[in-house]
Amino acid sequence: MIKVTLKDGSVKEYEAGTTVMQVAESISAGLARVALAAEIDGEVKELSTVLDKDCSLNLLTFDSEGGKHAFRHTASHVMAQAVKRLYPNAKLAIGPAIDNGFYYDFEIDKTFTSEDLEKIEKEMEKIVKEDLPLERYTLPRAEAIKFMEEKGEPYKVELIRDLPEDATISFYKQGDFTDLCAGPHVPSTGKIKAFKLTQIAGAYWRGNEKNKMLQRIYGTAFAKKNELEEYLAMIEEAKKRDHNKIGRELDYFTTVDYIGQGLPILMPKGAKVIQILQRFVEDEEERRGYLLTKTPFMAKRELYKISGHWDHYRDGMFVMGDPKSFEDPNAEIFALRPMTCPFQFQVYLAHLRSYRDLPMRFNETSTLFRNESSGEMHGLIRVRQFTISEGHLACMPEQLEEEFAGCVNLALFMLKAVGLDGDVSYRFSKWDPNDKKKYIGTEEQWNEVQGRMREILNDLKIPYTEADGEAAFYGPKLDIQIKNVFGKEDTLITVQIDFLLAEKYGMVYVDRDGQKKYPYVIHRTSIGCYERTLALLIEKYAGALPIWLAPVQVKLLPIIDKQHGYAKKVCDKLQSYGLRVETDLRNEKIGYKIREAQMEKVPYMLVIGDKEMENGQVAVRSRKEGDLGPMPLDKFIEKITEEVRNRVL
RNA sequence: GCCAACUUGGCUCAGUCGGUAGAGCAGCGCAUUCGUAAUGCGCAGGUCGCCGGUUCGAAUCCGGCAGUUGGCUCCA
Repeated sequence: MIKVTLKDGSVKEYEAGTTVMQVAESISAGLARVALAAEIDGEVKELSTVLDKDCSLNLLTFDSEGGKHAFRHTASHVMAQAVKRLYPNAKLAIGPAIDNGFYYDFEIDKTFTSEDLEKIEKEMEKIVKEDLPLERYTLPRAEAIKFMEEKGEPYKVELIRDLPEDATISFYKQGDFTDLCAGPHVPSTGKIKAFKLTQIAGAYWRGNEKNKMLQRIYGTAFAKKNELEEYLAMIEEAKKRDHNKIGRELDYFTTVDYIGQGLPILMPKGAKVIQILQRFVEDEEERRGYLLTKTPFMAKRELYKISGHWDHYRDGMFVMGDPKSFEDPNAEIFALRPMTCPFQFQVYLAHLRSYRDLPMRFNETSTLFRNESSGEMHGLIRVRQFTISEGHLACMPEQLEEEFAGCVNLALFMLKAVGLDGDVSYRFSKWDPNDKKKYIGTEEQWNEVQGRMREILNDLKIPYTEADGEAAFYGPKLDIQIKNVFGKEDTLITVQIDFLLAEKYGMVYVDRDGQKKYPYVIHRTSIGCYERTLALLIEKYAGALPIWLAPVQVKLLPIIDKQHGYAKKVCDKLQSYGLRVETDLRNEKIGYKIREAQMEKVPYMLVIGDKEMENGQVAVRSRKEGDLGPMPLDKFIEKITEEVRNRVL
């Protein structure tokens, strides 16, 4: 007999050799029906797993991450089986479960179309109906390779060859289809009742652009039909908030073909929001001891050579002049700046610094130029010219923690002010010890500074995840990540510790002992790039920006032209309080004016008719709450200025 | 850069088998002076993204380029 400890802590005894499924059945038929996989001593396994020793057991349904994962992973096998039935010469690559679904990569000489997806879905439905059991078995390495060679699956052969010598090589068979796979899977294809293939995309084999591009089919799957429908509806809703669509509709920005890709035009409304944010950021930074700088937008290549940027990132820079002269060491070559660091370092270098000067904090509203590849541009999120709330701090080792914490706190303050604090995640971006060429500095240096950064992050109690290979070439980063409406993640804010560039640029301070020493440099942004931040704010609020950021805060709507004089007085008074006001003097009905103001997402509409004119009132309509009725103008001013002051979201 | 889809008046979109472009909204004019999400009538507006090819004839078919979108790769 073996002892099985269940999730609720209860311990049950079973014969050795009992399967997980039998345990589930012994608990309840209902549980056995919805169980998809099981966590055995912390490892996710399938329900057919035989229990032969004491263990802890947690049965997983679709509501758990492990359950979802097994379910969607099985859905990807069902899709691959359908593709193989319809297109036998398709070669299988990989097909994992991902965040909201699954994909499978194929090599095939035809191009998949949306009609093909429908056909594949139909075939998948058949496979689900056939309710094929998934059977796991293992093969020794040589046999596994032979098996996949005979099947004509070169990608699978490559995957097996790359497995460690002692790896267990497992296969899953469902009817006429067998795939190399570590599992786990749900018991049979009949479980996958609600699924949808969502898109076709190209993807490089093993994520390397030097490899062949395969065709990837994305899909999603749910335990219930209505959950799938809800999910698809949610995706559609999210797309309606796409900043690229409403940002243009609401006149925040536009693009012009002959200006070029990744070079958006900020319209008056977009420019206004960015101006408000910039002033807010610069004022707050000044309060926190930052010194504002303004440095040139371009420099001779020598400046970038010192840092290593010229060698690391020349392809991504806009270098001016004849490319043939770039290799001529005597030519004078200028390049637009892709980052601010070496420019702002010159401010530090202008004087010999003492330990008494440190920490020094420099900020700059800095416009940068990066020659992003053509496929990378996206609305305002990824562009070729952007303006970042940039800053660099120089400090002594014993000041590092406090200064880093200060930067993080400033970033969190900004996020809270714009209401994005609940939408971000934190990533501790480290170097890739297996790809040292990409970085400068030694392994010892990296280990030391990453160790310090981890301590600081832990002290700050930031819930971060760690990522190898995401560091800057000169140091580790805390990246504050955010997802756009398509679920794609981007870095909004970053705080980086740099222990290498000070030395390259000869930045020193004279310490108490009279010795010249290199300071730590923190590269940081407080609210990120204004264009990107604006984009995410538009998506977060579906265009209805918080009142303190709204480009137009109040719209005055006189009912007939008799009230235009009073409207002008109201407008002047509101503007004298620093409020952003527009007046709609057109000869249109009030319902029409309200509809337009509402669609423009103006926070407050003030309807002005005879009654208001006579009583010194305004009839207030909120974009959120609708008609609030008339109130004295002074009372409205009190209300709105307080909301602006408190940055009500 | 790679894979794919898309590009028709300011915007959203129609446009069958290739026969020479149509609607709604916006704009302009006139009438209407109106109380919380669209007043009526009229007018104007397009070498169908650009370049080339096939054809008697191209928005429609083919090729190239540009831009937009999703994905991959990249992101100092």
